[in-house]
Amino acid sequence: MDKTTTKTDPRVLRTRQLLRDAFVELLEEMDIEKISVNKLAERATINRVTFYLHYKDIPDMLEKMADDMISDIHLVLDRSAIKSESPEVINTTMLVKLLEHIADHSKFYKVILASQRTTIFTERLLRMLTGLISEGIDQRGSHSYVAKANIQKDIAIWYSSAALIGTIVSWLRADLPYSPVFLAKQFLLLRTLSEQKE
Amino acid sequence: MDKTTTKTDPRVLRTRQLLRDAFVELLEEMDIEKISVNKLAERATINRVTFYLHYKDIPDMLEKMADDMISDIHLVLDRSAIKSESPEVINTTMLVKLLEHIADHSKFYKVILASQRTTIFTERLLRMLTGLISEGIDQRGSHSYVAKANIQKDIAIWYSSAALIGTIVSWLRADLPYSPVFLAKQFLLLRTLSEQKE
DNA sequence: AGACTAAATTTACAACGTGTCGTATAGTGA
DNA sequence: TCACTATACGACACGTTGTAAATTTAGTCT
Repeated sequence: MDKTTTKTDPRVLRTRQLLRDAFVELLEEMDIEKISVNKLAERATINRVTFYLHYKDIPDMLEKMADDMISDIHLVLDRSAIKSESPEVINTTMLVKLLEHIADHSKFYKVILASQRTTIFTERLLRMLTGLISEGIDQRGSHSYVAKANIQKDIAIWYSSAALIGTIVSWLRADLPYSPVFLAKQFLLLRTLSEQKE
Repeated sequence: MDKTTTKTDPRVLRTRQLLRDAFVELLEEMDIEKISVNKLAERATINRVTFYLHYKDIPDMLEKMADDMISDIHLVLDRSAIKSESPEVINTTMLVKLLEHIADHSKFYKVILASQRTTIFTERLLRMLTGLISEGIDQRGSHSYVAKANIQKDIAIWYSSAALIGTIVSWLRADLPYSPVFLAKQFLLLRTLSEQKE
């Protein structure tokens, strides 16, 4: 009768869902540090004390939400990763699946990934660098040269992953002006260029 | 007599410096959302009320600190950008100056740029992607191919700037394992590869 | 169905953080 | 020296936090 499936009380699922939805709503309306357990509970139409039955505090709730996010993404990705195709096909498939998943839940991801503080500092630097890089590209035009790469592996990894996630955040902030498939293709163009290793 | 220079009361400079130092200290010890005006004032050895004479609240203080950070960086960069050399030389010079500046104030930058919440989500995603990319590089080995690039300019900008700042954050978190000059060279190798434009 | 169990509510409390008062003190600049 | 102003101090009303009961409500199991 009882499989390994639903052991969890529907009430806790309901409460957590209400809390998460309320959190996303509030994060759309105000900065994160203005969100109190009070407001959260009120918006979620649950009692404030109930919050503490589920989470230690708001940072703890974020932690759990992040865990769930990663779990969800793994669910989306892992299935397709099993069949052994060529690395390029796998990468493309996974990337497309990731971007489509994000696009499908763009309200959540936009508000969660793009929310402020202390992203301010990173944010500011990013804005400045965006300007400089933009100028650089304008000046250089299409005269870029392809160098013989001699690049540290860890640096390449830092570089690629930061580029990937940062681009996704910009894509979300711009309200998804490109399709997941198109963006994935662009990524692979950019990424294969940078993936030389020592 | 009075030039355009120091018009500001040394007391306010002192107070603000105390506050900023205290903030960096506290951010080393605890998460940002645990930093209260109380603790800040106590650590800065100023009266709590004095804080409100300078800043509206803690987010406002962060805002101002970010402004100052950008100003400082502009001071470091702009001088060298004036003389009209080739784009490559300018880029290299500026990048090295930027990285050296960050390395010189690495305690500040590390604590400010690398501090948590709600970076958690971005953080988690980044960690996951780092793993995936790392695997990808391992599998592919040195068989990367250089594609004829046909890449949207805005995507390339998103990509490059996110990569740049993300790499700097990783570099800081790893406690500066490479010299600024070396890292700058690696950047330029990676960056010129990605700067194809449509 | 009814008994058992777990979650959510309600009320209350003490501790702390916030933002803003006057007013007193002490450092600054001419 | 003197006017000016930043800082210190004590105090206030108010919201938030985290916890502890006792109680009600809803789900589970047979």
